Amino acid sequence: MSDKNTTSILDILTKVNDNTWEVPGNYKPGMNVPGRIFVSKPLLEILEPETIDQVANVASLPGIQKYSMAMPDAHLGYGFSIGGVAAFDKDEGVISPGGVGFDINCGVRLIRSNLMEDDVRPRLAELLDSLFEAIPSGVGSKSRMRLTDEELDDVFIHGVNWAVKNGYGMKGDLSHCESNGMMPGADPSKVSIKARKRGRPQIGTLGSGNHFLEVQYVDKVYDEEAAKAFGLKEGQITFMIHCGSRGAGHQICTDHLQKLTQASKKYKIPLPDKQLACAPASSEEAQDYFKAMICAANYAWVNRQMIMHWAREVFDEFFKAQHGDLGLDLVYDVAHNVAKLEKHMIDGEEKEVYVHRKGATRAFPAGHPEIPEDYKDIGQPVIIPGSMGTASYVLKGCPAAMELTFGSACHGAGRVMSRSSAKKELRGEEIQNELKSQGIIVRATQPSLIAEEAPEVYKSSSDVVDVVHNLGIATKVARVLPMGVVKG
DNA sequence: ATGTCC
Repeated sequence: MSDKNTTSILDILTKVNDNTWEVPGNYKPGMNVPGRIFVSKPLLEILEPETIDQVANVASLPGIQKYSMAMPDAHLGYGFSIGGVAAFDKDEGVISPGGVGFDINCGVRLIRSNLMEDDVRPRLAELLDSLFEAIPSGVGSKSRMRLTDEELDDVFIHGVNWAVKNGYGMKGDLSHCESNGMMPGADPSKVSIKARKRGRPQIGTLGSGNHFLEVQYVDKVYDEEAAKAFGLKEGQITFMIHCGSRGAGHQICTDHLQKLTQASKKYKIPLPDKQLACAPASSEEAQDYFKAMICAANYAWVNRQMIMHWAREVFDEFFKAQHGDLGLDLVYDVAHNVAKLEKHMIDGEEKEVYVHRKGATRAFPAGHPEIPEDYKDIGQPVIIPGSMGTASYVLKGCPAAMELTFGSACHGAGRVMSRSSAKKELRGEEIQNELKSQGIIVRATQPSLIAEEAPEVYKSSSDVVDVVHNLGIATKVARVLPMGVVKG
């Protein structure tokens, strides 16, 4: 069966190099540009043909620049594939919620420490219990804090600035977030009452699915200079937070999808797939979505900030008396699901484009003005979480990203088995015990969730990372291994 | 991903 799959995919795609395959511009009628899928041969063999169709569909949207792209972790998504990257001209192009996804600014942050593996291992189980208690998780989980309506507006507009101003973090946290944890241009009046109602009680909650808080140790350093700049060394304890904008972002996406479905008809945009609903970038409908999307993006950064704040408190409670200042600095926070107006060189000219990254990470190289001062000679940290129980990677953005992918890299391992089949075929308790035998502790609200997120339902994060590393889009800095995971 | 169907 896999032979047949490979044969049919190879009939469609043209090899550009070992890690780049092209979807010809005549593969489907209406394509404005060809597609580019960045995969190695082993990843190509497990690529779904439907993902290629999605790349081709996106190529037919107005004003798309250069290529409709898919990262090595690409798989089927709503309209656009997960792992999709597409840039649309600011004036001639479109904005599409499908190119961002339902979990607006789902993303990941990495926190370093002065602790070493041996300091934490003896108290790991207790530590995880405390983290599980301190950070609300699971579907519909409610926060430890209640935002007023005014505070919710502040979160939407000011992002992490709101959190730091109110004592939930340190000033240095700001510059170590993509966009300083605050995209400008938010307009809370474009967010429905329903989305506000869902968002108010959920700030600082982990959610469910593949979202997690993980205690890790640095197992390998590939790039000494970059690791030093990021404050990382072998044997050191780190922790990672992966979550998004919860019910608020989901509702904002749902609300505006409905409006943009109407707008697609109004502006007579031919859609090969209804899920690609969009509107001309400069139209009121597209801009309303964009202003609401920014509210959700800023909300997601605050969500991760609150979780980090409470996790820092737990670490301090456990280790400060013995170890003093734990140096729990934010290494960086990246968005995986967002659209941004950026300047890129296209055919020798600088152009403003709306870059849609859906399950893709920004990966700007050294010297880019959006990189914090202390990383400016290194490049932007690119944080790639592995699946539960497997390695995560820290990379640095490199110049090839600007040439090849509008400054983008992959975002994670990428699913190979659906949630429903995982639940049918695997048992959560068994996975939990298997991980325990490897020294990895898992705390989750439900065993079925552990089955849905089992290591074997994901591609290998190292295969995926090797593609962007070998292309020179983002190169490996360090690998971290899990010790304990808190899940929804 | 998601008050996993208002």
